[in-house]
Amino acid sequence: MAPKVTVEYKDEKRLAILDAALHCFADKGYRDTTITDISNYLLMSKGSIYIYFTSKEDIYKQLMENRMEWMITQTSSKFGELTTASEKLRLLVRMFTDQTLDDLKELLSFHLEFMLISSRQNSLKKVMHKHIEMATKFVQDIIDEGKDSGEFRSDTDSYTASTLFWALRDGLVLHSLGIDVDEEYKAHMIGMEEMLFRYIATL
Amino acid sequence: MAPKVTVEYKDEKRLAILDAALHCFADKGYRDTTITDISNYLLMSKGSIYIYFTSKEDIYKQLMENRMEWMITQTSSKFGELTTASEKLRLLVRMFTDQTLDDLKELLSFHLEFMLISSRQNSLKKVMHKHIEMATKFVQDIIDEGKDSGEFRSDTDSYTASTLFWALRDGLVLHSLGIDVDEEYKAHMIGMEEMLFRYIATL
Amino acid sequence: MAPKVTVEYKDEKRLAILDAALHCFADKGYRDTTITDISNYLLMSKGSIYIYFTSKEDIYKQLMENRMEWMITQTSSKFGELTTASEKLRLLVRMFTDQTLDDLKELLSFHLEFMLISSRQNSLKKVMHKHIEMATKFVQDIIDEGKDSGEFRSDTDSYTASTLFWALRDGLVLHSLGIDVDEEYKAHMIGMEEMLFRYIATL
Amino acid sequence: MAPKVTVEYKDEKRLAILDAALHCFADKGYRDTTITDISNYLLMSKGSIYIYFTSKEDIYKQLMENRMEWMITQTSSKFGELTTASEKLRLLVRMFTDQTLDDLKELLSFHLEFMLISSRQNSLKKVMHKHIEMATKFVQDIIDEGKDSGEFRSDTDSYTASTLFWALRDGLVLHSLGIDVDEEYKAHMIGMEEMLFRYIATL
DNA sequence: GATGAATGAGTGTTCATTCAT
DNA sequence: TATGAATGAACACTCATTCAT
Repeated sequence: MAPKVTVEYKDEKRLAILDAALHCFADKGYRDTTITDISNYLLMSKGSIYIYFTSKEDIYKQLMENRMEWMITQTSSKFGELTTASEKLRLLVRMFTDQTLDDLKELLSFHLEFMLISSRQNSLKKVMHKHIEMATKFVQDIIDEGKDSGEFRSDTDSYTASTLFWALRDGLVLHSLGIDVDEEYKAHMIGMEEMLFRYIATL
Repeated sequence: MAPKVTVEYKDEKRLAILDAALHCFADKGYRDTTITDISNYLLMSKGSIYIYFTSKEDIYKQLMENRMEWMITQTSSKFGELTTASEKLRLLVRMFTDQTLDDLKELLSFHLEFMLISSRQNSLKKVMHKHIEMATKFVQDIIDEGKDSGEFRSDTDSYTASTLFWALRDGLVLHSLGIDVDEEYKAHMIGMEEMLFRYIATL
Repeated sequence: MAPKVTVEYKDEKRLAILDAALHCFADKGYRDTTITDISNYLLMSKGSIYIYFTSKEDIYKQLMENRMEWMITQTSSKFGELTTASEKLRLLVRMFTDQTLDDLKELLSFHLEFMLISSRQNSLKKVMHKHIEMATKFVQDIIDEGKDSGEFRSDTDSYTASTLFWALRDGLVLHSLGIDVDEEYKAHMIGMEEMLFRYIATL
Repeated sequence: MAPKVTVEYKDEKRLAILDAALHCFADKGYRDTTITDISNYLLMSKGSIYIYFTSKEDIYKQLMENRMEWMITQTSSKFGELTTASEKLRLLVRMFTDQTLDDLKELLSFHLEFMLISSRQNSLKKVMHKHIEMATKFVQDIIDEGKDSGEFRSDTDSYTASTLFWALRDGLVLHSLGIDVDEEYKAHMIGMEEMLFRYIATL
């Protein structure tokens, strides 16, 4: 009696908006990107966006949730298989090292700003908290695995080490935001890898 | 005839505005603090602020420059004297560890946001760049000093190490923004110190 | 080929929409009820409503016309029979008195708002005018009947008296809108009846 | 050190906005008058209005409160003096009768709509309630005075009678909204006066 | 210098209506 | 006939900046 448009279609659209929003937020920041910016980027009307999201903040929040999901699928597919804890950790670092600085900036300037904003906006805190928890847990598990296998020092506090890992990554990206040279960023990431392993590796 | 208003008076006022602005920017973020917020905090009129600064962005920029000056006087007075490179570095880390989380948040959430915003706003890039350069140089000099004295590994790239130092500090604070427990933050800072020294210390 | 959808079906649907609209308009007012409100109440799509009505205003207008028809059938069936003019008039008052305040509010807050809005909107003026004319005529006829029978003063201007009747009823309901106590409203309606009869009854 | 603009100036402006708002609300209704309408009418910027009022609803509410004050000064100055209860009541009715229909419409279509809207909007209920209470009390006192002096029936319930008075006035105006002939409205008001006195006057 | 009223461009959001399916 | 995604013109409200006093 009525086609209504498939669920797939709607979901695709939702994702397209999220994608456009990520682009805009990364480019101009949350407060400075307008709904009009997003709709222009999509060649879509402003009103349409509100069919899929209830507010600008809703887009922001769902974007973060989306990124979380993405991270889960991404990592679980790559890490689930085999490898030692050391290899896993090295792979993780290299996932960041191997991206171009531009790609990374888009992704992470959104990420970093979300951390900042969510610390002031109660409605976003929970999402951020969950994200951090998840990420921390992920690295913590690898470290614990390495402690068990003897690759990593047994006196390592895996929770602290995991936090240091992500802090280092985020801090490095934050400092790279003002940098345009890929090489410099790469050098820093290699430094990070070295620093990390001197911290936790046995011997 | 002597000027009614002394230069000292004007400078005092300028600093008072800067101080209020820091408080507000830290509290609500750059975009969300209004000139009215700042003037209310100061019990001063909106118009007055525009006597001392040409725009909101001008306040923001001068605030960062101000913080830079402050850092120079602060550190040079404490580090100039004696001590080995290791001691200097440890002192530096502890300057952050010993502050309460609240004080740190006020100071550094401004700092972190400035990094983010300045990466997108050309007019702010230069001042950010200068700030980072200065901070990097400061730690780099200590590390080089330690390399000369044999405290630190001779194969250390002092520039990278210095960058890692600040990245770690900034990343850690960024991650602490969502945390309310002082103890957890302290534990991480101690972890950072350990990590740092395992990275650069000889033996 | 016979039409898939019978005329009855269409009319039923039209009435269902009108009914839902009455409910919504009474609840939230004309401007504040959205087409979506009406379609949600009906569990029907927004688009469907536009098959039966050309616009929101069209619904509003037809609703008033509908209420007029309803009033005609309602009253002619109850009053046509017998009774004296006094009895008729008393019955009419009691038809309002005997309803619960809630029922009355639903019906009459629509009615009152329509009077207000139609006075400003030319396209609605005619239907309102017709409605008032009809209602006035109805009471006027009863009063004239009473004048002839000697129940009512012969110096009564039946047109004015009829207008006063409806004005009193509407004013009383308007004042009751802010009231939640049934009893108070009832007391007022009894007062109205008394006032009316002292005005027109002989002796 | 700074003139700031006098309190009188600000109050004058506030009243000018209120006056313009009354005009617009009466003309197009609450929902259909935009802040732009009001600012255009005043040849003033939209933003300025928000210096004096926090929201459109705030204007609406203050307008009603303002009208209440106005009514108090108006009536107390005219009624305080002497006259019997009957004379007072007749004067009151004539205050409405003697206005041109156009003036009355402006004033009362605002008033009537406020009653309607406030019955659905909790934030406005209190103001409306106070207004009605005050108006009721005012007439009630006159009627009680008349009862004491023997002008009015001792079996009159002054509260009900007062409510009937205002209901009649409001209902009559509501019905007059669709009328353009002054004479007809006047005739109705004379009818109202007659009706009222036959209801409460002794003999 | 100090004030704060005034401005107006710009923000997120809503909603009656249309139309492809 | 029925659907609901799409549209875009409005809307209430905000805020950096200006300027008369």
